[in-house]
Amino acid sequence: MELKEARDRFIHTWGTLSTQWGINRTMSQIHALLLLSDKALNADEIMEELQISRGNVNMNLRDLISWGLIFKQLIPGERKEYFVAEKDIWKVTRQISRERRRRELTPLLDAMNDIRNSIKDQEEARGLLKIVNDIDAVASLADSTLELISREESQWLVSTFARLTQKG
Amino acid sequence: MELKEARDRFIHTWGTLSTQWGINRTMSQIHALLLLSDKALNADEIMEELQISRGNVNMNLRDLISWGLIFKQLIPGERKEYFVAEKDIWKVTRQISRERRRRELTPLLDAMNDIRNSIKDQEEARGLLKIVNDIDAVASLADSTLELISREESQWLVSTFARLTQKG
DNA sequence: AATAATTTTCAGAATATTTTGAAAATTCAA
DNA sequence: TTGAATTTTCAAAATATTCTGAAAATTATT
Repeated sequence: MELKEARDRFIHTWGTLSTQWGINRTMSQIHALLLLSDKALNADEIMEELQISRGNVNMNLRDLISWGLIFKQLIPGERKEYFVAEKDIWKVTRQISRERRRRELTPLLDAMNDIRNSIKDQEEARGLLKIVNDIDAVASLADSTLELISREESQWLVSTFARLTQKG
Repeated sequence: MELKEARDRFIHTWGTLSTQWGINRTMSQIHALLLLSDKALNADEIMEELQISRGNVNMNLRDLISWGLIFKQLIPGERKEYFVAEKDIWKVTRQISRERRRRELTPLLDAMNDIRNSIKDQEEARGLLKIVNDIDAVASLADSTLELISREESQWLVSTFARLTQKG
């Protein structure tokens, strides 16, 4: 396979898989492109490479920045804004953990709490209360796990955990 | 809050949050409804409760079955098919882990492998190879973790892990 | 068999999401 | 300042996803 072809395949795969996780395809493709690029790219270069509009590029660059996955890089003498991706995949993983925790788990835990509070004294709400508590427990576990992953020093623990999973 | 109102809120919350994980809203709502119900429900009851069409109900019941989250229950003397959800949330979690692993991680790992094989001898593909390997490592870790969670005996280990995350 | 009940399918409708592209806003240089 | 370069915004278009509902298929009953 040609190098170019392999790069395109990588970008394409990344874009496709991401939609299953509820992440915008273009956002993932831009991310993949920047991950592969050893120099910073500007909006025009991204438009050209991925064949998408300026508005689309701009919007998704903003999103990627808000996820903490890419950064603006100002190049001396250049007027345009350039963007680079965080290349350390462990940092990327931690950052995604952090954001998904904040954006998804915290709201879920809050919602479960609200419901629990609203029914806690009602005898006839036993069934609902049990499910809410169970889901709260699983979500709390997921939350703790992501919190752990998102810590600076987590990598050794994560790999320890991984090793644990290899055997029985 | 009324019990009915709390139940509806639960169903609604579950439906909303699920879309962020790339899961169909209606599918999640049906799941939530069945989680809350202590008796098996048939298609008409689900249509009525969630105010959705027969086709929609049918399709999403199939999907939930394919995810292993609900089961058909035949009631003696009844012509209609009834459905019950697996109520043990740990089992549910394990089942979801199993399926996401199969549907999402395995394809990603395969794709990374294909790309790696296609470029492994090319000196000029160093950068791409590094990213592919890094992503493969993270995906493998996620894969192992889900594999662990999906095991029958995993619960104690999962809680141990959770406890680890509480402290430093 | 014929009929009635139930489930499944799937084309078209409805809805939601993403993308475009051009106008508006902003930023920088002269 | 003015104006050119660049970025941002956002209404409308394009696309993707979900949902409906009625017809077709299947299953059970008489």
